[in-house]
Amino acid sequence: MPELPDVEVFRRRFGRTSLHRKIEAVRVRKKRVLKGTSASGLGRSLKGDSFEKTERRGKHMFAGTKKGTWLAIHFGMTGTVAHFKDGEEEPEYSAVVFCFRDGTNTSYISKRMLGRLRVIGSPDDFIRGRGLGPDALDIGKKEFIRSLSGKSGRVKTAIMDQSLLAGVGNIYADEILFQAGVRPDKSVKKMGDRELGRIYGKMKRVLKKAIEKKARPERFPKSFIIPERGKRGSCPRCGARVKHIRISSRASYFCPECQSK
DNA sequence: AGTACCACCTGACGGC
DNA sequence: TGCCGTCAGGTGGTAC
Repeated sequence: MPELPDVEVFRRRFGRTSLHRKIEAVRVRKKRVLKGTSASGLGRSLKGDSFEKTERRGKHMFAGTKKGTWLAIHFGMTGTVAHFKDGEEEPEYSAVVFCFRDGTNTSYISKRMLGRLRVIGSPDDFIRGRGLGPDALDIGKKEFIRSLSGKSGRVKTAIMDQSLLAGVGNIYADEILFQAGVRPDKSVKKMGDRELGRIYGKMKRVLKKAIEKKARPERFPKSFIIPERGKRGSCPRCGARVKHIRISSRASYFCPECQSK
């Protein structure tokens, strides 16, 4: 699930449910998701403290505490955030549970355990250290064009490159290119500023709309192709059978009629 | 240097 | 029904 819109939804959920509450305990259910810290270390870092703010860069979420500790949370392919009260059942696949003094709890859920949670110095240091590009919702048009133009390789791979811009993943890349009318396997070298600029505009629109719809495909506009991925979907614009190819061993769906440019 | 691909995990689903 | 193979929206490391 978690690309930029999903992570933004998680961040807002975390913000609504998990700030300004004293952390009473941290229960680590899956040690594997911890990176650079241990269960007891994480507990020592957070117990008695409280989360006060959240940030996001691309698909990474950050939570900062009153004492100045920061957590970096990455969701892998199957992560999410859930909130529950004492006495309610802990969500399935909870990897780390933050238990608050007010009787509520927040779970970092990771089914496939491809996500990671770590203690970091600051979001800026972390972002720099990993070479993350600007957030896809913050990047300016000129910067977008500059960083993409001249790249060798295919356009879908390029807009998913987190060092160029952070936040676009496999399915939203497909949606953006569908809205722009560009084949995902088109070579970036064959594209001019004008075409890149169109992709930029569609990217913003798609990501904002997805956030507005809480990243839930069943609520997406009829004009979106995302709900058609998977078996035998048809193009929402022209009705043609959606085509399935692999790009860098990732599933890609597009309309062979509308995306022929 | 820049791209492309596999490994990492577990669960869900389609086909036989 | 049940088993098995395949695939899944993530990234890091490695091999060209």
